[in-house]
Amino acid sequence: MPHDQPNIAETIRASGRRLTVQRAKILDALHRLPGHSTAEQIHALVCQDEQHVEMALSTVYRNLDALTEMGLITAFADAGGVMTHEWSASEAPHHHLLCEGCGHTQEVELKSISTLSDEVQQEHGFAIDLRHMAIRGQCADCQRSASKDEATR
Amino acid sequence: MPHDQPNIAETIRASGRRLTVQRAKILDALHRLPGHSTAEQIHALVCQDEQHVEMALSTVYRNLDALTEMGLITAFADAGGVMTHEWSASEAPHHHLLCEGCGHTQEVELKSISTLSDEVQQEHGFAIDLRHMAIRGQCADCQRSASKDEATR
DNA sequence: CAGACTATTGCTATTATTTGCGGTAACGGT
DNA sequence: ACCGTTACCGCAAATAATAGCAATAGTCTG
Repeated sequence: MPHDQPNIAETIRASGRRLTVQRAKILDALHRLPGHSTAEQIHALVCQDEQHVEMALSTVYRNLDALTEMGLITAFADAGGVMTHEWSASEAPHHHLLCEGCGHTQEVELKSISTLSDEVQQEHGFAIDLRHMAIRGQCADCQRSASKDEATR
Repeated sequence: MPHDQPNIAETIRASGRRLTVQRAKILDALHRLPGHSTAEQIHALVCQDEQHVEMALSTVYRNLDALTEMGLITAFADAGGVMTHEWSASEAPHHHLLCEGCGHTQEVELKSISTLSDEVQQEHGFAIDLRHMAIRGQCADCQRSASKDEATR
């Protein structure tokens, strides 16, 4: 059932942009794809669709940028540095913990982010973009194997 | 006066790596370049040096990776997404505020980072890599012009 | 100091993403 | 329904960064 939320179309138009066939297809793909997806994955899904619309990859990239700018979707680089995107209207605000050891991404809600955000705003007049906040480090498993490595050597 | 801290050479060797001519040149370049620099800038500086050593750009990238892994230098993506590097033994720990509006990078010290770090460690067993912590958002100026834009439209 | 072991280099090819450009088609007004 | 404006598209070329491979050169041992 191809039924569009009318508010999305309006949001797009309100920003002086146009709702093109390609943009709609990309939105639809993002809607259906679970979790984070790359430009390539979205492109693949759109192309192998029933009425395949044959779309340039650059169009996907440009649209992901535009949709991110509008705040409809969220983007961040995964542990390998590849950009991934997700539908942002989805439920609770969450942040991403990216393990640089194993590449795993974990979604969590962090209370102290707001403390940090307040400090940065008050001390430096800087507004953190909380939606795009990805935190890099080491997950529990990788911390263990890292310290074991050290001992072994 | 080309005099090397001996401890750096040892640090490199201790990690099972070798102190090659190229690596030394790159370290020297990082040493001399002020603030954050890109692989390209480092490469340029090394090449146009007196005794120019002609080095492949890929060598610079690989070495920056290696040095980062050893903790001798710090890497993060600037507002345009280009990786930049800086000598990390330099004084106080600091974090980076990247404005997505104007691209400006600001270095600050943040007290509440440790609160965040503790929460993440305790709740999720995840160790934040504080050295690589770059925070994206909007600087004071760009917040102002953003809200003005909205009003104008 | 010679010899072996292997990390590292330069080269080239590949991946991920961006950009410039001429043509196309949304959308708002008539 | 028709028109004009201009955002957007597809294509092809540019950029930033990574990976594979054979040749080279640090480093450690005897």
